[in-house]
Amino acid sequence: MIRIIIAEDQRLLRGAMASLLGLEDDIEVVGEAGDGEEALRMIEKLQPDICLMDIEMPKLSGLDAAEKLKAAGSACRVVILTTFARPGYFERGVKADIRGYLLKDEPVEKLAEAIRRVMQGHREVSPELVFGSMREENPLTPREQEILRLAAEGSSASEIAEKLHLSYGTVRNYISETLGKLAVKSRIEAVKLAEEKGWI
Amino acid sequence: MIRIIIAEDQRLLRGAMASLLGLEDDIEVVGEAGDGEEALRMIEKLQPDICLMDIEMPKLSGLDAAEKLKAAGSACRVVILTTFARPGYFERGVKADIRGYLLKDEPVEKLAEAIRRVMQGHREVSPELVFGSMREENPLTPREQEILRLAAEGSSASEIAEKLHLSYGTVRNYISETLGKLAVKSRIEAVKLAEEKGWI
DNA sequence: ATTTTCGGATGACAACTGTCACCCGAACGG
DNA sequence: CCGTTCGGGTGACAGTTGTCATCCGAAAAT
Repeated sequence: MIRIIIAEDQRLLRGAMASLLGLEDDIEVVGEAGDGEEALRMIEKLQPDICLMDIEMPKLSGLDAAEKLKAAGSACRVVILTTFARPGYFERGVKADIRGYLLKDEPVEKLAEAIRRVMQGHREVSPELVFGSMREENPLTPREQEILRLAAEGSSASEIAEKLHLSYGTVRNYISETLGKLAVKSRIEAVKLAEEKGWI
Repeated sequence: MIRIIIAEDQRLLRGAMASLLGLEDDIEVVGEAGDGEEALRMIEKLQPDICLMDIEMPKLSGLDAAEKLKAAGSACRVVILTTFARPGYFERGVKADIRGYLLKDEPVEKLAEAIRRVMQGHREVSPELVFGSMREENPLTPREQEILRLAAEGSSASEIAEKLHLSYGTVRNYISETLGKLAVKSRIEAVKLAEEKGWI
């Protein structure tokens, strides 16, 4: 019997998956979590074989949770299940030793199958990830990302400078660099693009 | 037997709902669509009693589809099923005569029940919509929305002016007005806020 | 028939943004 | 020890934003 936990904030999807997987006779859904923290608590208590984990969840993202599990040396295998095929996410997941990265665009039938294969020691990845935009690496340095992130929240150059203890001019240089790298003409476009690609 | 169609772009959720609803013995899932256009074609051909419709879908949004159905005088009852409790969406849905507006945050059990109640002539709305942010009306005029939408895509004032056949100065006046109404200090913040609230 | 209202336009000003060329010092690699 | 790279900083310039006061003409309202 494969014991799994489902961490997903959309109750509808979570419930639906739990019901369906529960119908499989080699799989048992032992717990459902609505956010990352709850998932961690549950994994520790119930020691499931696999945790099906969404990324964008309240309190603690699925990737954060996976990283904490790795750090704690948990035996629970994490399978990320998300809408977003963002290369940044995938890469981070790989570093956190996840065993699978599935997209919510996959047909349901594949889900149980993927879980079984992960139990056998395989790694499961949605094909879109393997080919696809995948190899679009993040061209931004950490600093540039940090600055663009603040700009995305609506901070002006001088506000960013203050928050980061940099000079006004330096911040503007970074933004200028960033615009060049992303080949766009304004912060707004840069923010859109970077958010879409998962670069910030 | 209640005949329904599910229009939802996330294959996983679509499949899961179809399987679960199919288990109910008074409900029959007669079709599944992955975008708005497909949903319309299917509804016309299969004449289902109810269409469970996501909003954000490729090609044609669920709201657009609902409006077209209303215009065509279709007998198919539309139930919106979405992540977003945006007042603007809800309002638009009501105008398109939808019979229900459910959030994906609802537990699965409610789904079949809501469908039955809609068949009996009731209207089903997630409680969050009734109270909640609901009463935050869109403070922006159509023109202001149009302009903010373009700004959101990264257009500069002069580009917007060109596209809308307005003068440069007028566009800036509109944006200034908008910033005032939304009580923010820059386009970026305005865009974030307006998108979040569903005002553009 | 005269106000209001409203969409649109101007012009001017201050502040902010984006670009560029160039400077500085610390940290390597040779 | 020297050169290069790299994070950070300056200053200057042109262009874009955001703000205001003000203006015009066409609908509505009274």
